[in-house]
Parts: sequence; structure tokens; C-alpha cells
Amino acid sequence: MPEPSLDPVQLGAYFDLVEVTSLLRHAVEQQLREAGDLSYVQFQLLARLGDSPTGSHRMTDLADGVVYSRSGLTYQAGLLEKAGLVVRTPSPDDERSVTVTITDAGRALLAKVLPGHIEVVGGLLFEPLSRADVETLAGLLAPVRDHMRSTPPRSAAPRRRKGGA
Amino acid sequence: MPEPSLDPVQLGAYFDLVEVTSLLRHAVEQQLREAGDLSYVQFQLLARLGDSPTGSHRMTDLADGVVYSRSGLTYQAGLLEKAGLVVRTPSPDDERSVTVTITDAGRALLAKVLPGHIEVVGGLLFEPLSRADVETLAGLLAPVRDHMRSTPPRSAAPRRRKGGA
DNA sequence: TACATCTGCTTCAAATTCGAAGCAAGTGAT
DNA sequence: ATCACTTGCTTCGAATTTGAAGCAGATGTA
Repeated sequence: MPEPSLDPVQLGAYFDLVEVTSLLRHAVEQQLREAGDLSYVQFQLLARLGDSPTGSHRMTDLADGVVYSRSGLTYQAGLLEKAGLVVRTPSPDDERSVTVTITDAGRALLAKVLPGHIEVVGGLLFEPLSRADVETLAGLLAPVRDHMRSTPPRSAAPRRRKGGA
Repeated sequence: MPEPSLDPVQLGAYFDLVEVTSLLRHAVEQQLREAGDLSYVQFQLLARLGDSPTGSHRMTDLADGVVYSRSGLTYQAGLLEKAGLVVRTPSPDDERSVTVTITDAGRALLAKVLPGHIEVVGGLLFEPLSRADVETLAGLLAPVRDHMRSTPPRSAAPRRRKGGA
């Protein structure tokens, strides 16, 4: 078994990826704070809800979508609810499940914050990229995303079903 | 002035970027925790120090490099020092400045953790990418990184030099 | 039906994070 | 030399985040 390693190009790509998203996130966070007093996580949650055809999602789906701990989501959902941006209701199908729904106020805030958000992302991330570049980038990231989503969270022993080999 | 906006391709690239790094970070965090009881931030700090020719950096440079608040860095540097992985010494040139240096123990831990780290990154991020893909990706990210680094932190009024227009 | 197990969410305590305030050392102008 | 301002780091309190533990509703099997 050879030592795992990354060649310089991979390493560079990896570092740049981390750095770029850190910087981007920082800038976005700032803008969201100023424009609507929202944290990035809160914005992501609202955006997801706003994108949904029904305007709502289950807690778990939200947590998974945003890559967030469940308890953290409970906390944030509480904040958003207190601020009147979302509502939590028991799910009809499943008594355990909680459905989170964005309110009109939530949509309004989202609309208020979005232009600035888009401006920051456009100016920071897409400024130095041509149209073709962006398409290339998107074409590269999509498979990676799918791969990551399909790969079991822990590389630790993807245990075989029941009566394994 | 037209409403700022992102076309669907840009939006997709942006979302994928955020999602990919979130998932990657999650996986890496897990590995680092198990392999060496290190947080991602701590690993980044050690890695930066290990990369330096002198094995050391000033606090501020570390904070900027990792995109981290100063107070947060003070906290983490304290933890790392308590664990014997780094040493803090007053800087010779500037009495205010503190130089952080990685210790042998720090290097040892870094070496212990690195293979697994590389394995995770390779398996998760680079698995679905060909050699050429990675080069393309690196070629796209580098300009973005440079652009972000050179753009003033706050888009808020990049005030003109002194006797502005 | 009764039991074991799983799921979905919340509560809890502990760790981390940030920004504001504070302090000491540098820098520059008078 | 002195004053005003900047820089580099730390301390402090408040907010956020997380994993473990707990609780109640579902699900599958006998």
C-alpha cells in the first residue's frame, strides 16, 4: 500500500478551494449582518425554505442540506421563529416531525438581503471568471458534490449489509 | 443600475462550491479528531507553521492566513501551547509581536495526522476528477483567490486615496 | 398486542467563536 | 521630547455550536 499523497497541483487546488470559500464566506457574512442582521446559517436556512415550492422543510432535511448539527438547527430555528421569520408546526404525517415554514416576513427579509448577497458573490467570486470559466467550474463541482453526497459519511469501514462477506 | 443577479449556471456553481467545501470540511474534521484530536483550525495552524521555513509565524499573519479572528487565535494558540505543540515567544524586532513556533511534538503530530488527511481529501475531493480536471480547477481558483485577497475586505466604499476624484 | 429498535427533535453542559474594550509598544508630526 | 495615532495581542462577556443524553412517536416482528 503506497503512502497516500497529493501532488502539488492537487494540493494547490485544495488550499485555494479552502481559502476561497473562507474569504467568500467572510465577506458574505459581513454583508448579511449589515443588510439584515442575519448569520450565514440563518440565511442559508431561509434561502432553502424560500426555494422550496411549499416554503417548508422538515428539520432533519434542513440540517442535512446545510450540513449542520441537529441541536444547532433547533437553536437557530428557535431564533428565526422568535424573529417571526419562520413558523414551526407539527407534521401531519409524522407526529414526531416538525415542519419549518418561511413566513411573509421571512420572504421579505430574504428579498431585502438577496441583492446585496448576489452582488458580493458576483464581485468576489465571479469577477475574475469568464462565462466559459464558470461553466467549466460548475461542470467540475457537480460531480464532486454528487460523489461526496453518495459517499458514506465516515470512510470508516463501509460495513456490508447484514451477513457481510 | 440593473439589479445585480446571477444566472443559473453561476448560482449552481456557487451553491456547489459552498456545499462541497462544507462536506469536505466535515469529513476532514472527523478524521483529524479521530487521528490526532485536532480541530480543523488547529490543524491549519500547525500546517502553516510546519510549512514555514522557520517553523514560525507572527500571530497576526497566522490569523490572516487562516481567516480567523484575533481573539480566537489567541485562544487556540493557548490550547496548542498547553498541549506542547507550539511555543510562543516575544518577537525580537517588535516588542508587541508574538512569534509562534511549532515544536517537535507539533511536527510529530502533524506527521501522524497528515496521511489520513490526505487520504480523505483525495478520496472525497479528487476521486471524481481527472488529472486534467484538477489542473483546470487549480487554474480557475488561483485567479479568484488573488482577486479576493486583493479586494478590500469591505466592499463598503473603497475610499479613494487621499485627494480623491 | 407486546417488544425491540429506529427516528426526529429537544435539552443540556462544555467548548469554541466573535467583537468590543483594554493595554503596551511603535511611528510620525510638531 | 511630546502628543496623537496606529499596531499587535490579550481579556472579557455574549452568542453560537456541538455531541451526548433524553423523550416520544413510528416500525417491524413474533
